[in-house]
Amino acid sequence: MYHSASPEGLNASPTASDNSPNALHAPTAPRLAPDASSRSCVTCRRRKVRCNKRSPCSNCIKAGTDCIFPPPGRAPRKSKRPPDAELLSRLRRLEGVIEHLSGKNPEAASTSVSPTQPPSSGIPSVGSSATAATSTAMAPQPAVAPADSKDSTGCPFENDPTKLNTGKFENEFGRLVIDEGRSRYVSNRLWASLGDEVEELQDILDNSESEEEDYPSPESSHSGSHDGFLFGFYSLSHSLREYHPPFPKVSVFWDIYKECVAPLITIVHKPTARKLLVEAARNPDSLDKNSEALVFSIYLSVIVALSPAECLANFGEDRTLAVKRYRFAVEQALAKANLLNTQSMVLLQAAVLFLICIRREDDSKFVWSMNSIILRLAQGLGLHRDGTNFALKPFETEMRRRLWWHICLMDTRSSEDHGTDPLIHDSMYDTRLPLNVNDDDIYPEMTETPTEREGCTDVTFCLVRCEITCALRRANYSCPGSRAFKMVGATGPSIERCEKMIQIISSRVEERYIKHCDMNIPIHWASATVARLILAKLWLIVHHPMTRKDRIASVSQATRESLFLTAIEVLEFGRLLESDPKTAKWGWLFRTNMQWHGVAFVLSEVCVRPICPVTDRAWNAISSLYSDWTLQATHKKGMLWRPLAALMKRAAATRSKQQEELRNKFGPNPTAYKSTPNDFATSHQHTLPQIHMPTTLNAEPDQNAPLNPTSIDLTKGAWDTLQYMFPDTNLLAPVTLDSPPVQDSISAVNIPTGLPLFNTPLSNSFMNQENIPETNSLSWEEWDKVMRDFQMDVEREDEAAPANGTHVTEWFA
DNA sequence: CGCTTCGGACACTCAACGCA
DNA sequence: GCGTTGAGTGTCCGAAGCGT
Repeated sequence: MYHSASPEGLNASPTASDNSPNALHAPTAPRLAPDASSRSCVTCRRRKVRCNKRSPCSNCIKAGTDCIFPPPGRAPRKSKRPPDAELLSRLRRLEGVIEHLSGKNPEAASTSVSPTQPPSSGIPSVGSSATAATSTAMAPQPAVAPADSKDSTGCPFENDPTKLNTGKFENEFGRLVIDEGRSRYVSNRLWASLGDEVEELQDILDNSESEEEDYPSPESSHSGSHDGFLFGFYSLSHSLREYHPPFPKVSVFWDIYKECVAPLITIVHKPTARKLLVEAARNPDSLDKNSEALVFSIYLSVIVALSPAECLANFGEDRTLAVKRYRFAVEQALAKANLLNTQSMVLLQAAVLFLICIRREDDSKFVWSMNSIILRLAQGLGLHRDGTNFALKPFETEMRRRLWWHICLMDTRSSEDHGTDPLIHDSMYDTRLPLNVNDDDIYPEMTETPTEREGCTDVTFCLVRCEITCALRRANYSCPGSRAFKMVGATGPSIERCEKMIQIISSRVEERYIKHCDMNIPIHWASATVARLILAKLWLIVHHPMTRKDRIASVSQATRESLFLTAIEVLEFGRLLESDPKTAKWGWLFRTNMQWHGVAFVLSEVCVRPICPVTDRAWNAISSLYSDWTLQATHKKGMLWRPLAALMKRAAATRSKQQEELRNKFGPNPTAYKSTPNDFATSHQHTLPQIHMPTTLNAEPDQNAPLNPTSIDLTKGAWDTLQYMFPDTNLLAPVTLDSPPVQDSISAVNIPTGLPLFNTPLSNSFMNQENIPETNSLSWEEWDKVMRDFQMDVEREDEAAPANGTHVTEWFA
């Protein structure tokens, strides 16, 4: 699976002069490939044809393909050593134990070695040799795992391996075996019940893995690394030394990482990452394979975070080429470290950081597919189980949480890109949210759980995303239109119920995070804005008339107006996050979060509303976003891109027609109508997007009654203009995509007096609602239970009802 | 007819082995 | 330590197949 992106110049030393952007782009005659004496290019080799070994070679020129030369040197030979007889005998013995325990073959069992018998070979078992913290915990149950399994079950295992294999717990608990940065989780009851033998098996696998790691044979039962298949068939064994940046540049990488990546992505503990980079700068050869992959991921994240000009200024290198080179290096490092079979958290950190970065740069389908592999690996490491269940050290517990939640975020994002349901759902994990602490508050040797800080910390941005994205997943699953509901044949919960859930989440986020944010501090403002944006998106998902066929006709005017304004602000603030000079350094991540819902809703409204200041504002927002997107090939690969492009075309045509009509009615320069200036960026730098929530928790406004002014945020001038332009027209009547507005058929509504935008903190609109529980003081466990109970109630309520929902991605069908 | 695929011959390389 | 050997790896010829 090559990615066609050619890491041009990779075959040469990165420091070689001909690796400069100019040299690479020079349209000169093909030059002899740097290692022409020995290697054919990758394409010629695959095709088994003669390669003239020029770069690019004649065959590649003719075929119009990228010409990539492999690094010099041959792949190491694979050993044909016979399988280890000792290993086979121990495996056979284990098979006997299994049969014995499953009661199928008592006879075989009688000849097998007792599970508790010490290993007879010289190979030490994990349990006996490692000082590892090995423990057990309750296996994931369909319902919520107890908040603290250790307490609720009386599990006494505090790093005491001698207690591991005793008592009734063996049939109830999964097992986590940890050793030197590696971990392996076994949830299957039979395997978990094998006690020491599990550890012995682990040991066997480890040993066999290490033996075959470098020399996999085709005849082997697990023939070593297949990562070459995943990342390209380069010489996996070849040293990546030459891809490390020169010594003085490493500190530049670190500075940029601290500034542009670490505030957003907290997978890696900063002090630990710093040590790693220092080591990489001093002696790249001293890094183990897992650390090397992580170091390259960090380098890649830095390059991805930079603009082309910044990349050139800091590293004297063309950004596109640098991304290709470091992507190549990361992929090779992941493959070398045997990602598909890894039990290393460091390697998984490297892989997740890599995918988060590459999601912006390349085909998101790659990330989407890789996400499932990452999830499997994470389950293998037991990341879906909270570390407290296994009495892990506080530091390790915390880092495992961070990694797991970043995987959750990535799952939600990439599944949204492709219109699929997320892989991860609530019943799969009991890993708690990371603690709200700074990186300096935690260190590997600590024995006491750190106290959570109030207010913003290094992980606040991440926490905000996790909290709401988790809710988004739950809402998307349980809200009207969810595919899940359609599949189980249910109608989904009522709008009221969804509203209530959103309000609970909103009030929690507002109280725990947003209210502590200082809007003059960029990362605080970004955290608060992102929080509101995701909440607004959640609100749109719940209320969007197109997510539910039966609501198209029933949505109230007030709701529709509020949704429209909310959607516009989602787009405006989304763009502001990317373009504001203070937050532009994080734009690399913000840009990956496409506001599909907002865009779809605004476009559909622009298609059916007449020209007015509000639609002008919407059009400004959408045009600005759209022009950015068309410049970024990445965005076009999302599944929703094509229908959105079609909708955009339709909206543009509608607007053009409306402008023509306007000119016919008022002349070429109508004084009565002026487009609102697009000064959004300068006027909203330190404000937050407001969600204009029409609530059905209270009485739904009567469609014929005057609109509640507080639910409509239009300036008085805008309404006056509207009224002037279309004196005998109701602009806000319900309309559908398939039925363009017929002005004569619409009855009049009262025009509310205007209110300034952004005048009310989000929380105010919730905190006065009845029946909203006070959630801010809840512990994570209590809060988690509230949310899970909510979803279970919803599912029970709607179990028998027929499906009539429509998934969000079916809007455009 | 042009292009791609792929079996297989051949050259090169190196780990394993025997020997002094 | 050195020479030999067998097998793994890389190159690419040429036949066969496919698409236009």
